[in-house]
Amino acid sequence: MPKLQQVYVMDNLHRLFFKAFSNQTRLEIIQLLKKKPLTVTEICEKTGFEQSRVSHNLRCLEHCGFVKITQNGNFREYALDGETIIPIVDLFEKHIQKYKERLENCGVIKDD
Amino acid sequence: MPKLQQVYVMDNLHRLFFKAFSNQTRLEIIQLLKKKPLTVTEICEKTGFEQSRVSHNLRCLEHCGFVKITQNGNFREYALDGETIIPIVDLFEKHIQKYKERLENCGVIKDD
DNA sequence: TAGCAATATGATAAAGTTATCATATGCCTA
DNA sequence: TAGGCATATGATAACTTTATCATATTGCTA
Repeated sequence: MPKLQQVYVMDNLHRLFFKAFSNQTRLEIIQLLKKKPLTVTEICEKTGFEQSRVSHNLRCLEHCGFVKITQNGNFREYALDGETIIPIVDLFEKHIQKYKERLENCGVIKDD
Repeated sequence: MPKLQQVYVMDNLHRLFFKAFSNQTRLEIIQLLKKKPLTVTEICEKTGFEQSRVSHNLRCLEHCGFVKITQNGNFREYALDGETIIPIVDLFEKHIQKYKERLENCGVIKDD
């Protein structure tokens, strides 16, 4: 029995949205940008990540509407789109604090 | 320059938490359980997914604190832990509505 | 306008995740 | 307690995601 198209599309978008969050590189970038907007180079310095790694993942975050870019001469400043992202991240803290131990032993999702 | 352990652990837990959401099987299960608690068999029937696929993913959801189990004779009833999960899912709708098109063309995350 | 700094992009190997199949366990009821 | 239904678990092949390397592009500034 096929699902309604609308339902399927919504599920798929949810999934994409969460995937954007479910990677350490992107999460660290989000945490940094929560404090203030930064350029690619600044993000590289603060995280120690390779430049292309940062660029690739910023591109992903931009596609997903998580960050906005301001061109500033030779630099590009990336800022969090605070409207929904910050409230969401904050909501998690509560849950994560509560389920720390279990999350660390899921088995399906790898904890490295 | 090594990161503080505490910071790292938090990021990692965030990541695990979001991964739990970022899969279609689990999302469909969550959407179903949002309406009412169900047994494994009922979830299989409603989704058309294989039994072991459902079981594996329920196990993941339980580890992550998303669902609670009530043994009921031969059956096990799975219920959403509504305290944080439902508010989070609801928060997304807003963001997803706004960024539909972009999410569909991310490039880093695959849209299948 | 040449050269450099900042950022982006493409291809790919390695790592991680998923569904599936086969099988195991647990709990009823006859 | 035997048999069957409901659910769980383990191993694995197929698929997806990731970081990395090499290279391209863009915009300053001398």
